[in-house]
Amino acid sequence: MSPGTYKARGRGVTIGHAFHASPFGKALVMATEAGLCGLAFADEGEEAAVLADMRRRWPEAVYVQDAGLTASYAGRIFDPERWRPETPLRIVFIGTDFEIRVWQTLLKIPFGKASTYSAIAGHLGKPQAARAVGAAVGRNPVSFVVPCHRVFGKSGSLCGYHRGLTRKRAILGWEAGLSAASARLSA
DNA sequence: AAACGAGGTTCCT
DNA sequence: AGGAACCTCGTTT
Repeated sequence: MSPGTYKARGRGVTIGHAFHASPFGKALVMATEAGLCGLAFADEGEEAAVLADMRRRWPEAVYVQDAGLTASYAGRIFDPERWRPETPLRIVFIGTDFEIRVWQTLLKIPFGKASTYSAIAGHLGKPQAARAVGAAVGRNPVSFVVPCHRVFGKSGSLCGYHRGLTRKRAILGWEAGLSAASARLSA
């Protein structure tokens, strides 16, 4: 285990979580006192399974229900009016070194743009690691905020999405609608 | 169009 | 240590 790995499993971390409404169904928001660390979507009735899935990622963390902590994150994340560069969302990545590098690369993909698994691998200096990148992107704990939905296969195919492509398409459609709206505003 | 192997990293046994 | 799983890719049937 590398030095960061014990942390990757969540040891010593306390995570507050709660479900909030979102444009894509119920959103499970997770945060430490240092910032947002997890975001996942759940269809009706799926909530318990989604929470269990997230808890599996950090098996050694302590979990508490804490809607007071997560509510303000939920309010900001889904309100594009409040996406201000001068007050960036605080995000805490809990993962291995490689995963965190991949997620930070993802964060740099601008709104409305797309990238590919192999491009990210090349960016990390490991051009042949596209598959490893795919695996790391798949483990992205902060879906939507870390734009894993803007990553495509090299051939342009959507490839996959953690538990189904439907949500990926929904998010991409929402972003497309949003950029069309802002284009109208600035015209 | 589908099947295959190489490929990097992580997780489980 | 070994093997399987992954949101891949390029080549081969």
